[in-house]
Amino acid sequence: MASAVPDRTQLVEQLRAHDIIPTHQRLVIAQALFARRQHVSADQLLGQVNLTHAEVSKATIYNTLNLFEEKGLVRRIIVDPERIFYDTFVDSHPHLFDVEAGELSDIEAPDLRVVGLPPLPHGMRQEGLDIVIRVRNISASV
Amino acid sequence: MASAVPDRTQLVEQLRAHDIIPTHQRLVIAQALFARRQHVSADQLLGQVNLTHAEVSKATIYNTLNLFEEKGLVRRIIVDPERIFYDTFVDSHPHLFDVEAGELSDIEAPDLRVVGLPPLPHGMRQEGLDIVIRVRNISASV
DNA sequence: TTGGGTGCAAACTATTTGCATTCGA
DNA sequence: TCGAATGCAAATAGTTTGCACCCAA
Repeated sequence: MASAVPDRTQLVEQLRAHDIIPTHQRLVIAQALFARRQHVSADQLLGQVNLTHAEVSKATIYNTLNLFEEKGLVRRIIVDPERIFYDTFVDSHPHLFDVEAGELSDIEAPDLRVVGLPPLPHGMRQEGLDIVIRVRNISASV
Repeated sequence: MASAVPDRTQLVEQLRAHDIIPTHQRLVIAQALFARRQHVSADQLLGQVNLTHAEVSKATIYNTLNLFEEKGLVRRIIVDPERIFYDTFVDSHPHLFDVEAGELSDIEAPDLRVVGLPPLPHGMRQEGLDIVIRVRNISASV
């Protein structure tokens, strides 16, 4: 069950399984993105991808993240007005957002339940349920 | 208990109570903002304020909303990557976000409870708990 | 050969900021 | 009078887009 870092072949399969043509750049991006379970912004991912030498342009990062999101490979998390985070774990789960550091992380809550939500208005389909705890370091400046 | 539209005198008091010097522009903004319980973006509010004739500049809208937020008069809601919403009702409560229309609204859920959240990491203070249901109109384009 | 994919730069949008002007106590 | 508030325009940052080029089927 330990999800090891996927190799190139697995990534190719994964992209194909989601109707995405596996190009070189997309594989490089996927490799950095799915190296571990993480929450990254486009800019952070760009840095990870081009760590050693520039291989992918900024526009392609954005295009690819949008494509991956559309195809269900990653999930957008909107918590910071300055940037969009992409979560490599797409199942719905609660998040912790450090407003000071601008860092997003998971909350381990296997037994989480939300009780008392009314039914959706007619004609509406639920796309997601976001639960975010905003925190601040106590020792941090006021 | 019915919260009527506050008049100018009440608004002056309210601003003063929050350590805000009541200037003309701030009162005009507060008047539009607190005319009803609502969720507005800076741009929408600018439109409401300057409905009849331009009285307040865009920069002042932003400055004032930031000030109001700092002083606890309104609450920022981050759900849309394109804009920040300001909620005139500052108590924590769940929201419904129509991703298609970009509209934010309240969810009536007086008995809402979230069960199973683990304790916060050490040194962290909770700033807020955001619960947002993202919905899409079924009849809307796929 | 040909339709995507990619890269670059320019465009765009929401928001912030610097600075000169004006207002209000 | 004097500090704070305002307005304008420029700056900023994240994201998107137009278009020429390139590659793989």
